[in-house]
Amino acid sequence: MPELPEVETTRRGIEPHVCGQRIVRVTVRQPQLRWPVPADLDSLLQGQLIEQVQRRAKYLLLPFTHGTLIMHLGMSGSLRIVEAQHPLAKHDHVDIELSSGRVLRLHDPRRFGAMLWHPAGDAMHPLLAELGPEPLDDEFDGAYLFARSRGRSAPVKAFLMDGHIVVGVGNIYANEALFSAGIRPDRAAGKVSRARFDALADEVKRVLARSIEQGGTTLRDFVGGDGNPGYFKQQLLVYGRGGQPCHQCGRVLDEIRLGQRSTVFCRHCQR
DNA sequence: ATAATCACCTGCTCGC
DNA sequence: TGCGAGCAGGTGATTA
Repeated sequence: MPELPEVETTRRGIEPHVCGQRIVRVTVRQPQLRWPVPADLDSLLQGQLIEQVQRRAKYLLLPFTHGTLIMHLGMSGSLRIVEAQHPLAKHDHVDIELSSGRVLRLHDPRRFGAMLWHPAGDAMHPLLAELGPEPLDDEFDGAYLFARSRGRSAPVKAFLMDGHIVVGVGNIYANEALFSAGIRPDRAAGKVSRARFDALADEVKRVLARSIEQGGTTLRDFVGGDGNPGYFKQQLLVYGRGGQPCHQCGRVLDEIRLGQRSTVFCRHCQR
């Protein structure tokens, strides 16, 4: 479910409901997520005041004076604010009860998500330490992509989805940005020109910003923190459209697999 | 260092 | 209608 726009939509959705709240209790029903949820999470968080909800890449962070709660939604996770009496659903793994009486609830069928604790004072958490720049920051641009890609033979799509290069570009938006920039996803990253990387960086920013504005892409049952669906899916140009006509030239879109991820492109419009 | 593959897990769709 | 195969938004770990 969540790509960066969905995570940012979640952050914005829950922020007004959790900021200024104290944590009353944490209940972990299923600790087996991508990594085990710490057994002492309740004692670590009980009574703590939530002051802000941060996002780094696709991680959501709740910073406290004694440490940071790190959350990731994986492939199928969602984080919602519900009323205390809201019925429990299958795969509702963690509840963070707030002083308002409401609950921040983590739901994640596939359990690729994570909820981790990182004590203050230590070095940056290993999961966050090696990450590339945020795609919407100014330091992410064509010059940066060009410099980092020299000599690399991996497909430009894999390069773009590598979190060490830039964070937050998942399969949907990689497909979309490469189409809009006119670059074949299977071209070696090291053979893409500076001018084309300029276009690619611009398209990455544009497609992500536009999707965030519209509340993320609705796939299956994604809902943001406030429970409302996103509205971006209808605007996808290539993702999920293999075999259908290209919106630009009308030819049939190709669908291949690149790094075991579904990859859709137009061999006429993308070179 | 880089590239490619595997792994984690549930649910859904497809073809037989 | 049932059943196995394959695939799904992510990404760390492992292997060459």
